[in-house]
Amino acid sequence: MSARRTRVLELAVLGLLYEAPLHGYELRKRLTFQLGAFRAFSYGSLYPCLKEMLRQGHVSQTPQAEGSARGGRRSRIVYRLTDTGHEHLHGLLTEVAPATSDDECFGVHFALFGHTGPDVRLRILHGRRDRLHTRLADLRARLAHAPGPADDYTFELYRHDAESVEREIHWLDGLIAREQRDARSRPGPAPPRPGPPV
Amino acid sequence: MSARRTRVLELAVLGLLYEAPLHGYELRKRLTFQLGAFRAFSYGSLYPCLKEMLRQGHVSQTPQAEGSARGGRRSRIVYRLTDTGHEHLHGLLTEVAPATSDDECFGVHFALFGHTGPDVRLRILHGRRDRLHTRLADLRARLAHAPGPADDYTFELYRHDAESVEREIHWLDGLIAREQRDARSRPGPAPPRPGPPV
DNA sequence: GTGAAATATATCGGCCCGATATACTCATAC
DNA sequence: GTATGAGTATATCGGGCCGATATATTTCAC
Repeated sequence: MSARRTRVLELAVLGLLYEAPLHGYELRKRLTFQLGAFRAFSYGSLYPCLKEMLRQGHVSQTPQAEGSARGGRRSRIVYRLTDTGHEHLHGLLTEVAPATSDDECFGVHFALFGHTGPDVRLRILHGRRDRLHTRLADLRARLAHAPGPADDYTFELYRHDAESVEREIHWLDGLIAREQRDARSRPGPAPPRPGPPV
Repeated sequence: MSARRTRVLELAVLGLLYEAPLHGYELRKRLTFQLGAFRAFSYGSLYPCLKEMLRQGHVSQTPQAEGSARGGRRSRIVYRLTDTGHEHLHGLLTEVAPATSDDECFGVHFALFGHTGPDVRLRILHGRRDRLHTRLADLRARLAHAPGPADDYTFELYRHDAESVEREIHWLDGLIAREQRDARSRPGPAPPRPGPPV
């Protein structure tokens, strides 16, 4: 109770560290590159998040002379996923699915689909599609009893927004169909593939 | 310096109060309805914002027995735009245009286009289009040297995202063309139209 | 060698959200 | 007649995440 709310960043960091141990700077780069597109995930969020995860024992840090093959570029604190962190990641990926309420949150979950089973993927995709349907209905209701024909900018915004939502729903439909097809051909969760340390 | 950063909510509230004096609850409803679509604009933001705007003298409150035509449903604090608030709104609408960096911010600015002149509208539309072009180039770069063909979810996310951005750019192109056409036929800022009090 | 740019960690102020508390009014059901 | 629930209305609290900023070091171009 009262515990942390959404914590997209936590999930994102756990997901990235699951693939390989990383230091903060590289973490931020991958955050921007792999999960970016929407949010920036600034250092102002990242370092406090890492600190908190250290406190909770989900990651461990190695402030070492390791890999000091000359130079070494300052100290370089490398963060590594612990066993509890791994469990926590698994929990977040499976349990938190229905809470995936906002746009950015979906993007991060989606980008981490490689780490999840088909059942979780389908649940998240369905959840997203349901939310978009709700929003589309809402937008259409507004468009229905909106005032002027074309000179109203709010109206125009809604029109474009509704089209975007329609398109994303269509996109999701395709993904869901593909996922269900794949699930029939090979059941069981996809094997995760942790990469080499960096 | 160090002053407040973006303050979309402030702009939104000023814009709504410009049309008519409102109380908090009604303000929130219009915020959700007219500028919603994306963000919720919860009370947790609204009331502190109103308090701050009171402190700065941009709005005045009338905690009255006014309109107590029986019942009256609790006290009802009606907020009204002051002269300084009106000036502030005008300043935000014109000066802040290039700082319109994020999605929600653009949405609010766009929804308030009825209160601005064609020059401001064009600047905001161009700014938005430029930012989307940057983002599109970024997405395409990622798509170019991305790994697998279709089994990569990140890749799929980028593909869909790039399409959405392309579509929005096209949408903006149309709006800009229309705006320029209109600007040629009737120059000068559009006359604002404050409505009756509520 | 000097300056720009990339690498790297860290903090601070602050916007805004979501949850929550409170209280009053009205309709409908029981 | 009274419980129940929904709508109206104001307000606070904790906290996630952002953007700006500070600070060092290294590397490369010129």
